[in-house]
Amino acid sequence: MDEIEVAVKKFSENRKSTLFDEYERLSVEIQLNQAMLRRSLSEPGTSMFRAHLGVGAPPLVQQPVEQGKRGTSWGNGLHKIVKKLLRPVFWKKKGRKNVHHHVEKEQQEPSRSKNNNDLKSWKRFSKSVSNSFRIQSYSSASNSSTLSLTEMKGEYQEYNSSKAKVKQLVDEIRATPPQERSKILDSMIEKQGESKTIGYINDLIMGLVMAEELDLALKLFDEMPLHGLSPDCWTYSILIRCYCKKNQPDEGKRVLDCMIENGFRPNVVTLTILVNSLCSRGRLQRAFQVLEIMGELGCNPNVQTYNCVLKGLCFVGRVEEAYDMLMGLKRKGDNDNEDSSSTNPDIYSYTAVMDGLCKVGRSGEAMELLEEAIAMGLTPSVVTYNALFNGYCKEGKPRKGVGLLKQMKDRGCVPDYISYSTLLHGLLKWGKFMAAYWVYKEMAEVGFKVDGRMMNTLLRGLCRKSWNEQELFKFVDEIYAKMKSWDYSVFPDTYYLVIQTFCIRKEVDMALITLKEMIEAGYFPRMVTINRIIRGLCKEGKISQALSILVLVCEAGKFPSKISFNILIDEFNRQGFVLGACNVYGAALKLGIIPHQIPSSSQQIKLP
DNA sequence: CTAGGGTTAG
Repeated sequence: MDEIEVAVKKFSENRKSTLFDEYERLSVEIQLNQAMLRRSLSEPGTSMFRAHLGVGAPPLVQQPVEQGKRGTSWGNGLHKIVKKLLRPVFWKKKGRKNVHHHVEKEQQEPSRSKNNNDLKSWKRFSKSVSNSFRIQSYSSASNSSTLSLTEMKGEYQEYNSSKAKVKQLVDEIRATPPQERSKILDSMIEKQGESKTIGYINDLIMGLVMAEELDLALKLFDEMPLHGLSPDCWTYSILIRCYCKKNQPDEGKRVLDCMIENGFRPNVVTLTILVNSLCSRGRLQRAFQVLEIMGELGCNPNVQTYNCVLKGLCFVGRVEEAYDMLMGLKRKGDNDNEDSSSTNPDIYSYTAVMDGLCKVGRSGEAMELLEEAIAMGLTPSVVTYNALFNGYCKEGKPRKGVGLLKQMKDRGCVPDYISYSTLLHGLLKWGKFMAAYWVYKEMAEVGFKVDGRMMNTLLRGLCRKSWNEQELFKFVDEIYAKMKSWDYSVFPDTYYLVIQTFCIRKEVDMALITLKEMIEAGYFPRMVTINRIIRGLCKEGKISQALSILVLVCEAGKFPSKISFNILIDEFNRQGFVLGACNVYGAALKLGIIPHQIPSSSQQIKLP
């Protein structure tokens, strides 16, 4: 009697507790249950479960996440298997298909993604850094040269002022809101009055192009006759650049024709911009036309031009031709050393072809090219290695990638974020979790943050692996702790595997803590997870805690599975608490579930 | 009288 009074008191004291004290409350409740169970042996007919299995219990979790969102577990599993089986075929097809896709409907291919913008702004930034460096080195070089002071000053100012003017214009344009830019522009031209020169307008158009105000730049060009100015060579060059930026290389080609008609001779640089724009959209035919024009003009393409073509050939899948072209360039360099120094293949050329080979699954040949480049005295860059990593990882040889990583470090090339994440992604994709762990480790040491999705995958992989190799438990703990400290979101199926791993390790307490964390994160565990924990608790004989989990499920408004009841009844039977087993059975029936397991008294009944 | 060009992952 005493016992029950104490338990009831504790129970009512804890009734109003908050969500996260639920466990404490439940355990008190269980104490009450046990007391009542003992009593019910002498007073038959007391149903101890009425209290919390009855109707009207408050939901435990405020807004449980719907579990069935991703379909049934069976459907999900099947989907995964099919996906896995198709994967090696899939990427190849996808790659090729894309290529043709680009060739045929090239008109509609706007900006790629937000990421691209980041890249662009980064490029802009790094370019401005290198430009300012160039100016610096220029001035210091002039200082030590034999130029007279006035000459030097003049040259320096001239060089600097044109650039600075354009840069200032760009800043000004950027500072004004987009709608007012047109007005500002008009007033700027107005202010110039009669003294406007072609140079000024050119700077203006250039500034607009650099500030991505391409339509305004075109408008200004159209208005040039109104100001009594006619375009010069530089104006046309900027215009071509503008159309290339607008992703309308065909228009650019038209400007080129017009330019030549008017007797202007474009530069290699301008032509290369055009070739690049054509190639990167897969318009190889046009690009070759431009090359022909270059030949006619006697304006020889240089490495940069050829590199653009190489890239273009690879892009549309004509890797073989790209390879031949590279070999041709190399041979040309070997034969006549006089005038070919500007067309000798450099590391960019090799990288372009290697990337092409890797994308069609010929990373072996790409590797040979790497050796060749090194033998030629070229220094492979990070990008070169990254292309190879990508190839290896797509072909399912991520281990070779690990070897390459070591090689590149030995050769003094520092891997960047892309190197590591490509490799890590590949290792995870092909199930090499230990290798992936070591790559992760290295990344963390260097100071790179691993993407949250990959961390989830890594953790899941390590969990599964640790079931057979217990020495991996510490890695699981490490990764899980890291994810929590980084505030990464742990996915529901990852939680499930961590919980299951704790159960297998016979650390049910940790499993319970993880379950609590999972609920706090806003996920309600699937029944499999629930059953896993109930089974784990039962194995340790902690049947009251196991019961509390079942209660938790009911109070959350979830429908417990038959298996949960089976496990509990089985355990009650095993411990000899037939009445407990009967009560659980009864509770199940009340919910409309008929457990497979039946209360049995095969063992001797324990009396308290 | 000069400006101005090229490479990488999911």
